Amino acid sequence: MPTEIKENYLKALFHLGQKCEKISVSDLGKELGVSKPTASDMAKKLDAKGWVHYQKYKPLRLSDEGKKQAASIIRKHRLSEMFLSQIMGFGWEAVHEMAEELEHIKSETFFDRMDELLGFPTTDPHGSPIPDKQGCFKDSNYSLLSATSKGEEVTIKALINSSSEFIVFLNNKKIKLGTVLKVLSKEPFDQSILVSYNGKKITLSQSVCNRLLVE
Amino acid sequence: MPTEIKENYLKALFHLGQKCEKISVSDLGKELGVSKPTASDMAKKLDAKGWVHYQKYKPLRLSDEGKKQAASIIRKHRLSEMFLSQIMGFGWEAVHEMAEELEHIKSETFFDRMDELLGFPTTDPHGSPIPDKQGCFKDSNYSLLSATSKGEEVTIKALINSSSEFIVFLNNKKIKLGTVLKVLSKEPFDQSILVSYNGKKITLSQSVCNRLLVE
DNA sequence: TCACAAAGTTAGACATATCTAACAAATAAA
DNA sequence: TTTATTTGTTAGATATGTCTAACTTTGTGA
Ligand SMILES: [Mn+2]
Ligand SMILES: [Mn+2]
Ligand SMILES: [Mn+2]
Ligand SMILES: [Mn+2]
Repeated sequence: MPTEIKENYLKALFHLGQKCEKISVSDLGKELGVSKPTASDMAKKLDAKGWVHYQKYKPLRLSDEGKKQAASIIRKHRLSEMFLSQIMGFGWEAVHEMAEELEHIKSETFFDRMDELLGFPTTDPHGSPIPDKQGCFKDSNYSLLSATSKGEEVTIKALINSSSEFIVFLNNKKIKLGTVLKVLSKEPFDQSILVSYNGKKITLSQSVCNRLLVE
Repeated sequence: MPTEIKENYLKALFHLGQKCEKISVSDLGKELGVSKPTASDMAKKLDAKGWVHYQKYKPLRLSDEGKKQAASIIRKHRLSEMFLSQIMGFGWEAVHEMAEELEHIKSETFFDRMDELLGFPTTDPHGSPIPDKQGCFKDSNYSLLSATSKGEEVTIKALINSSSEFIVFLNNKKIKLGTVLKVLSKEPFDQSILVSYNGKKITLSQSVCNRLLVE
């Protein structure tokens, strides 16, 4: 079983692997706020444990066992977020940080009970899928708001980034999962998008549109 | 803020200090399953942090700050136990082990919310008091079942030891907090006690009577 | 193709938490 | 009051996770 620190590395590797096929040591270091030698050393240790395929100067790759470990941690993370939100009444902007800690609890029954009390949810409060106990993700094919064209009407389904700063921004704009947006126009200069919803009409910057998944 | 490991030492020191005024390095080691040099070294480190008063060859003593830290961890532990039992539906024999992990969660709001959802409880599922946020324990003056005399009628108020093995024993005997026992007789040879409750009549060994607090 | 910047690795150090073996102090027994 | 036992400390080692400084590869741009 990985230590808490190794769990964070495995999770980071999994997330980086989603964004981009080739995971660099530098990116891993950046993601976790550690130096390159630290990330490199850890990659070797994870290889020794059989969770990573490490070769000098080559991109990092999670092994199948590593992916399973990562999925288990992500499952705990997302169940925790759902539990904090649905059972304990925390706002969706507050749950990620607490889940960063709860995901490391070893007790399996603790999370099994959460799952049960929540009625076996399939997504977390930010719309991300909760993998099953075997580590399988049911991948939804949502697209980025930034990839939609003028005239489309889309529903917000998930967030790419669950930082509380971003969610507080959405709260201020009264945007949540399920909000239906009409794309009125797209500014060619900075890729910002003018949308209407709930009778409001506002401009969303590219940085915002790149963080919203819609259908 | 103490590391998770130091938190366990502080909690152990607090508990040992309740049982007995003089805390020895050996007892600390035994409590945590570490060697004497390890316990001794850690005592020095805790002294350096201002949480313990350490003097060579003298009994260990928690400082006021150390007591406050310990109380905070015990508060988190007992709130967790109450939450696991009342909100998540776990049996009182299962909660201690999970609380050993949950007590190290840093987020204060997590525990504040537990407290609120539970209606600000004052005891945990084993009858032990939950200290307030200032670290004050409201000490109840219960006595050991082993200290009662023939003919007395007492109510079970708390357990000295919350190991799941002991609680499973109590479950099998249908003994819980609130159960009223009548002390029928005391065996002088082995200090076992014959009690009656709920129409049953059984003998409780000294080891059991030393673990039950009654009023 | 060669030079240079970016990315990655090695070397050496430090902090934390642990151990065993050996020694010293305190306490209990003779 | 010696001796013996228990208790506690030192010394030296190991494992984990981190750093900076220096060096080596890799890949790009001239
Ligand atoms: Mn999250
Ligand atoms: Mn984490
Ligand atoms: Mn407990
Ligand atoms: Mn603990």
